[in-house]
Amino acid sequence: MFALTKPNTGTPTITEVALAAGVSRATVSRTFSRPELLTSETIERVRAAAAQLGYVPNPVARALSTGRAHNIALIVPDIANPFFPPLIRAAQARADEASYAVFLGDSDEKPEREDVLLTKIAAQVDGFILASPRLDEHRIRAHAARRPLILINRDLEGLPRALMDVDVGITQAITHLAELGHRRIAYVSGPPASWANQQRQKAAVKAAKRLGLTLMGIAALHPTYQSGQKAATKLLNTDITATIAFDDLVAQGVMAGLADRGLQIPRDMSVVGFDDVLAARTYPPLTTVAAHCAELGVRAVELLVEILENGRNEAPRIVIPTKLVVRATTSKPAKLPSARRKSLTAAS
Amino acid sequence: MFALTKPNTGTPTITEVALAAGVSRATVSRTFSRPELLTSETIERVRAAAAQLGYVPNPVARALSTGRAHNIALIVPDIANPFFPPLIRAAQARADEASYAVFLGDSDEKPEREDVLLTKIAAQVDGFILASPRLDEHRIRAHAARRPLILINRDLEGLPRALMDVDVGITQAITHLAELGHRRIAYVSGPPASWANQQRQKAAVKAAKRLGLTLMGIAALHPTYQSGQKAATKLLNTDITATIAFDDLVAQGVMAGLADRGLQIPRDMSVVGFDDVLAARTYPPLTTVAAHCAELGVRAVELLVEILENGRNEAPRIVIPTKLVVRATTSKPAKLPSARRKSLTAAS
DNA sequence: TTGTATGCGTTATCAT
DNA sequence: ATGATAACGCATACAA
Repeated sequence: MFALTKPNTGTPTITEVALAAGVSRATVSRTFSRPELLTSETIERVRAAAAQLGYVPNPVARALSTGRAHNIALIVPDIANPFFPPLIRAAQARADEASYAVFLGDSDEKPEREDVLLTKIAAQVDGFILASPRLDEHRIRAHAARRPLILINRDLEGLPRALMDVDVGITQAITHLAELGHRRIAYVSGPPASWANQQRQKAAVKAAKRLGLTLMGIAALHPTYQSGQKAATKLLNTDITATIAFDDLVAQGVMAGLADRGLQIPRDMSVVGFDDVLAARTYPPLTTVAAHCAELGVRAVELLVEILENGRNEAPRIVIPTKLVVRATTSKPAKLPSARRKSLTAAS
Repeated sequence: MFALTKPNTGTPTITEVALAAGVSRATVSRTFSRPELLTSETIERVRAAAAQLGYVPNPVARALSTGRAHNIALIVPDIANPFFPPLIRAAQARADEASYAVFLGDSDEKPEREDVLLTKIAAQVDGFILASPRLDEHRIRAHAARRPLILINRDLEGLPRALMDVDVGITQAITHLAELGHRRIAYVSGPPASWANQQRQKAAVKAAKRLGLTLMGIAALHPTYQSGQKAATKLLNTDITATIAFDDLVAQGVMAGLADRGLQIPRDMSVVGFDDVLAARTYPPLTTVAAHCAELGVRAVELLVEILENGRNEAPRIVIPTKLVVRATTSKPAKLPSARRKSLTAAS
């Protein structure tokens, strides 16, 4: 008996199955990759032997041989931002259905780290899904040149992408507010460099203009609860009666900031969020523009898989509509907003 | 000139670098894996050639050769449960520092899917981190027998694990309530089969007993907002004055359910959450037991990396203490809780 | 339909 | 300190 060159890890290989089934290694390989080339008889025999030994094709060896790892990478700026978990979850589930495992990368809102992550993971995946609001366009294109890459919420010509159609929802929201009688509205913005923010702001401006409303912009640099709280203070000494926030998180912060000053929502200020990721769980439940982020993730995966399996070479641009969901944070404006608010802030 | 057997993918390989640098492939390999064996001179020359060509060692080939993929898997029951995003985020960041890429698996709260995921990813990772409250113990052990596996919030003898020490925090919470004057408390439980829930319930019972308080159990089968809302109705016709919920999400649901019936928090009912994942963002801000879930993730990764790199063979049991964070949902109980509450529910 | 032989890109063993 | 060469486990072109 001769010593093995490398200590066997315990995982059975194709060779042992071949031996057990009395066929060649190629036949075992075909049983799992191209069974249509084989007799159902031999397939069965090999399958049996494999099951017996607990054999499973080694994806690493397979990847080296074929150049396809059957993995995909999903890169997001911040897992903890409530917008992403539903997206990640849905994307992961869809990838799983298509037999792809997913690498998760959190770029930590630092675009340069995305770069590192991407190149490091690149060799192990067949393609990327990138939700990066701010990474340099030419860097993205450089990555896309190496592997198929799907963009989420970023509209770069020539690259396949899944986008939210912000327009519909924002227009509905502003129309809703206008119908309630609001004339002066604030948009509490997110990160200025973010595509999503630009879209939302643009849509809000357009809709407000068309309806003859005044729209005031308030900056909340980071899309966080704290930013929303801070932004709330800027709303205080104005005659604004309704606020649209960059996202639900910011809206939640605005609500808290307002409540801290003794304002009641929606009596003293109507608030509209965006995304519908935590809107149903705020109190009062937040009126918001639903973004269907789960579907965004699913479609991105489908796009990628389609490209990988059928080698499509176009750059589809999938647009998923948004939709206003009216809950309990919007109502008619109070009669004398400015007077009331001044007394309140004086008291605080 | 001869045709290449396979169309070159464009990624330079070790051979081309060797050629360019005028050394053997082995030397190139050593430059990136064991540079201490080489002259700084040759290292430099190889590095230059590699940079020139844009060469990066192929992790797949490396994995096949060494049997180590430098990947880890992180399996959670539900990415969208707010407990996990901070944990995932922190774990990913820590793994990244140690040069490990992470596969993310969402078992969708269905233990049998965890199994599929695990075996499918197994060959591509050096180890697992498993946050699975309900997967069969012997299945877990079977997986652990193949690869290093770290458990999160699950206390299985002989396996390395990172746990929350629920006791401290729960005891603090109940003591806090007792000091405020509460005598009758409810524990709104999570999934009965979940280790975390069992720990929390047990700790609550123990602490209540010691302080001579009455503790009533109310079941919220799923750890969701909706379950909390439903559970709130069961609190209505009781003389309970304070509630501890399985987690923040359930607590948030309880708060909403109570508020819907016109109860004010904390005046009419004190509420305590668990995890501190969204407690700071509720309104009013939720008193909760902070679980430091980010640290849980970090420590799990460190445990795994330690085992992978230094081949430790023990099964450390890391315990991370919890701590009460008092915010605004707890106060002294009202004088006549039962009477007031009856009139309110009658009105609703 | 099945077997043989070779390559995928790297590391590891054994020389030199 | 460096080079030649055999694995690693699988897929595939070519033969039969």
